[in-house]
Amino acid sequence: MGYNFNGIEKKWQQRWKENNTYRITENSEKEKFYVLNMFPYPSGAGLHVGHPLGYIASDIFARYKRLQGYNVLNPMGYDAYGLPAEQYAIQTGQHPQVTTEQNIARYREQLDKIGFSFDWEREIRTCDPEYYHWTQWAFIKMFNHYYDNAAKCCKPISELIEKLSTGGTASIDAACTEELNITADEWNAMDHKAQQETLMNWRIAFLNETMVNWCPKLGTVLANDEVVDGVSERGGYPVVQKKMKQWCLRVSAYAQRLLDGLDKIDWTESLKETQRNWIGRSEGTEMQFRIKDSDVEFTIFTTRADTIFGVTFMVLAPESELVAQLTTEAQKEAVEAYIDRTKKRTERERMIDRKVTGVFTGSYAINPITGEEIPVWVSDYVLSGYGTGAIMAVPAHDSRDYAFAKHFGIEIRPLIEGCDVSEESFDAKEGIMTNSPTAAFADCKLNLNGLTVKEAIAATKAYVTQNNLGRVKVNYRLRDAIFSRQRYWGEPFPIYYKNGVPYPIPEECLPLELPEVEKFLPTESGEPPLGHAKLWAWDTAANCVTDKANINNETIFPLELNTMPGFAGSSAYYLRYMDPRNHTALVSSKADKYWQNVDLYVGGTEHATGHLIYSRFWNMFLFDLGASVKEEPFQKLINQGMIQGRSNFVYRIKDTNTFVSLNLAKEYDVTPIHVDVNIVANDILDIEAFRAWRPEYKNAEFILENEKYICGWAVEKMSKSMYNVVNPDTIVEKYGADTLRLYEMFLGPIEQSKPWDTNGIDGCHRFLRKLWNLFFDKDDNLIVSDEAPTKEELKSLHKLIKKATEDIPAFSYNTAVSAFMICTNELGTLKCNKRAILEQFVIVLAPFAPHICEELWEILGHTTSVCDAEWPAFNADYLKEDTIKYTISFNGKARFTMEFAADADKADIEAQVLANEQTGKYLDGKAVKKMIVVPKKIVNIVF
RNA sequence: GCUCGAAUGGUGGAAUCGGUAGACACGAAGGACUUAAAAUCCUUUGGCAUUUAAACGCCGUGCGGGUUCAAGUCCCGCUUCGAGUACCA
Repeated sequence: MGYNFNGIEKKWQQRWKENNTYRITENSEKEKFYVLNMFPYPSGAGLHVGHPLGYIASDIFARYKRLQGYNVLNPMGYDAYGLPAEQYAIQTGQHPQVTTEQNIARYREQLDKIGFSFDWEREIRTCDPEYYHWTQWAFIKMFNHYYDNAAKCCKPISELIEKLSTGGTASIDAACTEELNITADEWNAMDHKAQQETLMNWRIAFLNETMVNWCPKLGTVLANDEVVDGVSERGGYPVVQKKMKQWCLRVSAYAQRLLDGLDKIDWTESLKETQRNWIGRSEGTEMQFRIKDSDVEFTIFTTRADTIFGVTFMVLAPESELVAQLTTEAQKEAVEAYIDRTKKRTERERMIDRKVTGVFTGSYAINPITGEEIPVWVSDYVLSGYGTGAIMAVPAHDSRDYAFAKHFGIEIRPLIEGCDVSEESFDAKEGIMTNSPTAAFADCKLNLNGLTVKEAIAATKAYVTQNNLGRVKVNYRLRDAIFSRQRYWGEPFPIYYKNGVPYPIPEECLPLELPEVEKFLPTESGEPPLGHAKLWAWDTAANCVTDKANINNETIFPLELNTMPGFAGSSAYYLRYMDPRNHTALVSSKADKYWQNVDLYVGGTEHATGHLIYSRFWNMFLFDLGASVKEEPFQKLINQGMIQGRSNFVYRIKDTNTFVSLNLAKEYDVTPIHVDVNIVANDILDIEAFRAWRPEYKNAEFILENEKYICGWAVEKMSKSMYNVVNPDTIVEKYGADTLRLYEMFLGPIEQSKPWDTNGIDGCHRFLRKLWNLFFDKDDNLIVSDEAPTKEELKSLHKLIKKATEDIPAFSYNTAVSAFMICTNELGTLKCNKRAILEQFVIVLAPFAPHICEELWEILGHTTSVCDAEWPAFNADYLKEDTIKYTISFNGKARFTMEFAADADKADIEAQVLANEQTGKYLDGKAVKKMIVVPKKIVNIVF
């Protein structure tokens, strides 16, 4: 009979469910530990073997921590709102709710077979009104707050209104869309609607007319991180720029805190670097330039204030409002033609085709320091969204300006000693400044000659500030998040519109449930799918949803038709797991205080600039509100690598139905054909299965090598079309969940991407069988004895305990699995069947292979779960040696070995080495210059 | 272009503070057991050369230098691959 994994795994999965083994409460004397996986989007394809990688890794850690005595929260849920379900609904008319629930059921079934220690009573789904209640709640809070720059936290909008009505904008220092200048009198003179519109300038959730990434094919806008290479991340459809009124979140207000927070968390350096680049802090100077013969002034941003004397032209972004103001009558036609042309180009076209283009506005700006007249141009290489949408161009020291100047024949004026700008610009921020004007601009008091670039930047900044020509400014690349999606399957905004002014519905009326619609497509008039909803108006008298037909009534108003994007629901879910059934708060302060934040977060790097930025922002906001006790949600982050597919090929001889084995294929003219990896084992094709796979292969002939058909292979993305998808269920059926768990960990370092390759799985399975055989003889008789273990057995066990105790916290799971194999082999050789040894072995292995360990634990006579056992303490005494073997080297080359007593001191060892006959032989009369005795068992003699 | 990261047998991968490579597993070859197969167990397995045999020897961690008694590991200069980002002024 032996190791019957199928029976064992079913039995224990059932038992865990019945006994609520993984149910966790916060009412514990124990110290907490919070483990979290990025929750999955339940797609229709189900799980493949790559998905559980991170779940297994975190499950091992959770179980390990539990054995160490911690109260471990290890929850799971579903990120259930999303585009694929909606696309599917459009095509088939099936309600996304229905397909999503089917997919979730399938996921759950698959997950259950792998033996995770999830507390399923805490399961959450983002599409559940109970859950999105709190997504909407947070949105209303963001609507009702602004960000106070001086206090570095958010404050209620009512405080801002108070300030505006008493001191105007002069009295506030707050994150805003644009700098406004309003006096208290002006503010107080505004009507209600105008005031509300003005407040959008500061709200953290605000409506704004912005250029957005519009994807016509998907019929929705996309956030910057959802656009890759100018096409949509999902589907790969073209994206164009379009101006639309959208809800936005003022993520940029938190840019500095998002940057600073990175120093306090334990993430990989590369991921932090990715976020730093995404936030893109740059310190520079803003300077005012006046237009010649005009009152118009405009501001530019530069990080190279030192190059002010090298400015030979200015450039405006085509979208800039200044363009119309500055274009002279003579240039009007040319400028308009140019702007028309750039508008038509998509983001993608702009990226592929980087020809230098531009047009002169006809106006001249005055250099504020030298008084020089500088032509102002328009070009699409300047972006409207960054800085001020206008630049001072210094062709000598900026490659883009250089290309522009060369193309249009504009002067290139070098400012750094010895730099050669005849072929390309000198962009480096190093060198000594020269060419500061002296005689030519008599008024100019600034002389940078002889300074380094760094000093020159500082000197210019100081000069500009002192003379009121501009100010020091920090810019961030990080943009505000566009928060509206023209979709059905997402969280509705808790917003209604009265006379065009948005108002949140009262918090006590949440959740505002997603209404039913007849069709999931946009309406004929181009409204989002919610435009189809009949019951989609807000009755402010009754505080409830009502029929749209009643809108003529004075108290009934239309509700927002957009829904929230995918990242809305995933931004604070970790808090909800702490207290998932709370009806009165996102999380009770008691639960929040107990669980604090996530100690270990496991997920893919692909979320570096999306989810991981948004959730940090969202959580910081909740922290400011006092709704979360920690500023950073995820203390430690591990990025599991992707598991790629390993495709197999057969080689068909052209125009025949004959297939030739890999190593003979080069002798023929062959076509490689993908073959289903599930009918290939160790690259050997199951010929009968192949003939049965497809009708056209029924009569296939084969040219074999060594009577086998060897398939070729390649690493590709795991996908249906490559026939390389491996299901965890298949593996579980064939080898068991414990083998799957061990093998996924054994494949390699957790953070590394690697192809799924079943070739090695037998080794892991064999290991479990060997372990089983330590307990039973051939006839299934239990052979465990109560004898005292020998010194050697204890040594083997404690080597394992030491390794596991070190490797698990370091996430070096692959070497930990090796250690189990080594120990099993050693115990097998020693024919060890001692209870004292096996019992501890089982505890240490339990995080990796929980089913077999529960079974063996029970066989050893325990009535409680192995989950509640105590992690064995490592005892170094067992590893102590009586003697230590040293390698004796001469000039670094190892020659022979010698044994010494473990407590021998350095002088002892030296004396004995010198006295040894072999030493004499190798020294051959030469004098010993130096002898190094390394505690790591090496003696090196230098002669 | 810029910023990170990586490169070790036939394969996946080990190697802590620099300590004398290749753990563990797969695959392969040979053997034991068996009527046979499966399963299990044992031996060999980086390369080269040598020997009756054993031991020993030489070369080996992408390439070229350097530091050190000692380098896969540290430093300098390259090559290749991967990831992120990109008119960010």
